[in-house]
Order: sequence, then C-alpha cells, then structure tokens
Amino acid sequence: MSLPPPAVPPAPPAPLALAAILRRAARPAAFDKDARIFDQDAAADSLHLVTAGVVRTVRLLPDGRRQVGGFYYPGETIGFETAATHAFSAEALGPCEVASVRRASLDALADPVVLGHALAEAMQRELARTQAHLLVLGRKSACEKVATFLKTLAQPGRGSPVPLPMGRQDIADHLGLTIETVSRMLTHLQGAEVVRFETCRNFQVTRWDALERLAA
Amino acid sequence: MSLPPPAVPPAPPAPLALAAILRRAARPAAFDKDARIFDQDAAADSLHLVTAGVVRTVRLLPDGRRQVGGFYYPGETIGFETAATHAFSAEALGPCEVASVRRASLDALADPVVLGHALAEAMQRELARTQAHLLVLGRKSACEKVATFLKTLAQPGRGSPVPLPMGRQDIADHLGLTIETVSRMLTHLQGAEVVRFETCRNFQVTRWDALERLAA
DNA sequence: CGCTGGATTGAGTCCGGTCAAGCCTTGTGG
DNA sequence: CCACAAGGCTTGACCGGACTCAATCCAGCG
Repeated sequence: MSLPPPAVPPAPPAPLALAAILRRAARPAAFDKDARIFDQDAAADSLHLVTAGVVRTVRLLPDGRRQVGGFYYPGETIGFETAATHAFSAEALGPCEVASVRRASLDALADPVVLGHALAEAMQRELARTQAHLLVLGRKSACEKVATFLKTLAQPGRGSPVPLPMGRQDIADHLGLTIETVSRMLTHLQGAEVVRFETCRNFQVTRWDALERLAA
Repeated sequence: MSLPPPAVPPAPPAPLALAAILRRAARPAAFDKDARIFDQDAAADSLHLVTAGVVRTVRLLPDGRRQVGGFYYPGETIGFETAATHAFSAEALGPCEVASVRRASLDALADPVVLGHALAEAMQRELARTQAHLLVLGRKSACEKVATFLKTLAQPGRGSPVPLPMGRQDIADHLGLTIETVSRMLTHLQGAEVVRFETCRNFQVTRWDALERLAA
C-alpha cells in the first residue's frame, strides 16, 4: 500500500477553454447505453463535448475486428478526427450527455483567435493521447498494456476505488488484446497485490510503485 | 499486374497552407543521415517543415524498445505533438533539409485566422494519420501490417518503382514487429506476386487488388 | 428462483519473437 | 581491380506469449 501518485493531482484534467466555449453553445442531449453519438465515415461536421457519463470511440473493420480509440470523460471533446469524415464512431458507454456544436457555427461563438487557440489546445491533447497509445499498442506486452491502462484510469482525481465504466471487451479492443487475456492479466495483477478488485467494475491500487514499474 | 490506384492521383498530397507559410518563414537547414532534428521530451517550441529528404519520428523506451511514429516527406510538418514537450524525437532518414519556425514567432507570419485554419488542417491530418495507425498496430496481423505499409507508400504520386527510403529496422519499429518478421512478410508478398523488389530499397506493385485485399 | 450476459479459468494451438547462421551489397584500402 | 570487412537483409529452427475454443462461474434481474 504505497502513496497515491502526487498527493495533490497536478491539475484536475485542466479545464479546457474549448469545453467552456462548447458548453455555452449547446444544450447537452441525452444518450442511452450503447447509443451511437456519431458514425464512422459520416461527415465530421460537429464537435461533441461530453458533459456526463463516458463515451468510447470505435472503429469497426469490415470483418468485425474492433478498435476502441479511447474513452472520454466529462469535459473532454471528440469529433475533430478528420477533416472530411470521422475515422471512428462514438458510442455511449452508459447513459450519458453530450453537447454537439456544428463546426460552421463555431466561428460565431468566440473570438477567432481565442477559438483557434482553444481548438489547437484540444487537438494537441488528443494527438498526444493518441501518440501515447501508439507506443502501448506497438511495443508493450499484454501485462504492460493492462497495467498502463489501469494506471491511466487511476491517474486523475477519480478517488479510490476507481470506477471502471467499460466492460472487458471494450478494454480488450482498446489494448489490442482478447477479452480472455485482459481477464488473465487482471487476475494476475491482483494476485501480485498490485491492485484489488472489489467488483469487476471498480478497483483500488494497492501498490502504486509496482503498477508504475509494470506499466514500463 | 493490375491498374495503379486512380489513374490520376486524387490530389498530390494536397499542398498544405501551413507548408506555404512555414516555407516563407525560414531557410531550410541541412541534416545528415541519422541526425537528430529534435529530441523527445525536449521543449516543443517549434514547428518543422520537411523540404527535402525523409524524416522519421521515434520514441525510445528506457529499456531500448523503439516505436517509429511515422515517416515524413517533403511538404509535411512535424512538431505539434504536445503542448509542453515532444512525445517523439525526429531523425533524418538520409541527408535532408528541414525549415524550423518558433511557435512564438508564428503569429507574426500570417493573418491569425488564416494561420489558425492552416494549423488546424495540418493537425487534423496528423491526427487522422495517427488514428489510422492505431488500427494497424492494434488489430492487424503481421502480413496485413506490412501490406498496409507498402500500400501507403505506393499511394502518392511516387512513381514506379516506389523508393523505400527506410531500413527494415525502421519498418519493424513502425509496425510493432521484428526485423525478421518484416523480412519474411516481404518475401512472402513477393512470392505471392503482389509486389516485386528489384533491390531491397525499392519495389513495384504487381497486383494492386491483391495488395488492397491483404491490407484489409 | 432460474435466466442471461459478462467474467473467469483451463487446455491446446499458432503466430510472431528469439537465436543463430548465412548471404548480399556497399564501401574501403591495398 | 580485387580482397576484405562491415552492415543490412534473409533464411531456418525453435520457443513462448497471446489467441482460440470451451467449460464454468457469478452477478444482476425479471
């Protein structure tokens, strides 16, 4: 049972300027579990701010293989994937709320320079997240992948126990693994007393240093 | 021997507005083979436009594992990875030229709105590229990875034979494979008469449809 | 209470990694 | 011009980690 990361989180996910702009611009719409918020290959003409619940981005290959791009928590924005069409579709993990704003109407919402910086900031964040994930997918073992994932989830303010709003299949498709391998690694990490699962949908980190080391 | 993709390429990598702005702003500097253009974890305070040669982005893990983020050809810009520090370092594949512009001096170079759009366009392109690569790393077999890679290289205007400016190790670290597996898959693709290698540094696509199918 | 879908566990297989030779190209110096 | 060295690429034999298939467990719920 070692210390949590920094006693005070360095910054609560940093209030994004873009989130503030979007929140003012649109009333959130509600989505049910597994509802599609936007479709892959659809025109990418809006930005979407998650205001409640959690959203996953998903890319489906014609043969059924699935890649989960990421999980998005309240305050995070999705939808600037591609100029023309979305590379991923977005789906509600559970009941959630999303505020959507058309790109075309964006310019009228804020000073163009401020807006430009807000957009750049959000896109940089998204790019950094995606690039970090490249490393995980390309060069890490199954155990390291799962450890990295748990570490990321436990990072922010989300207290202890950390909720795990996504199912095993979503985790597997996020990490490029199978559901069985994810399950095995989770039990292995629990056996090594690195984390402890109370239910299969939330966990506590019991040895933070070990988790960091395993995440490599 | 099937038809090349579209008889006329849809757009020669699309002349990016950002490239034009950067090219006007800085005289390209020359780099030797394997020279470091910027370092991972260094402050990310400049944008870098490749004007000649090819550049690779690389992330090194403490234990020596390596992930190649991508390969950048003349006209492409690198360096907006992260707000604070670079996630990847950039290295010259061979002799090359790069024009670097400090972010701070960027605002003086063009109308802020134009600049904002140019930046957004370039970042979207980069994000799309990275997300496409996520799918490759997470959900594709070794053969599909290599086929996808060759297909991407053969895509643009680069005529036939397509030059392969990077070594096998770079390809391997880009695709999350070993050098041996890359080599095996290349000979396998050649045995299936999908591509033909004249030397190990350039190839022709002999059956485009098969390559597309294998890339899945 | 039994049903249903998700999660876990186990046994066996296979793809891709590891280790180890060889080969081929390139460049250098006699 | 040839000999040689060096690095990069290829090929082969073997191994192991992750996948597959299948059975079981478990929690939530009608």
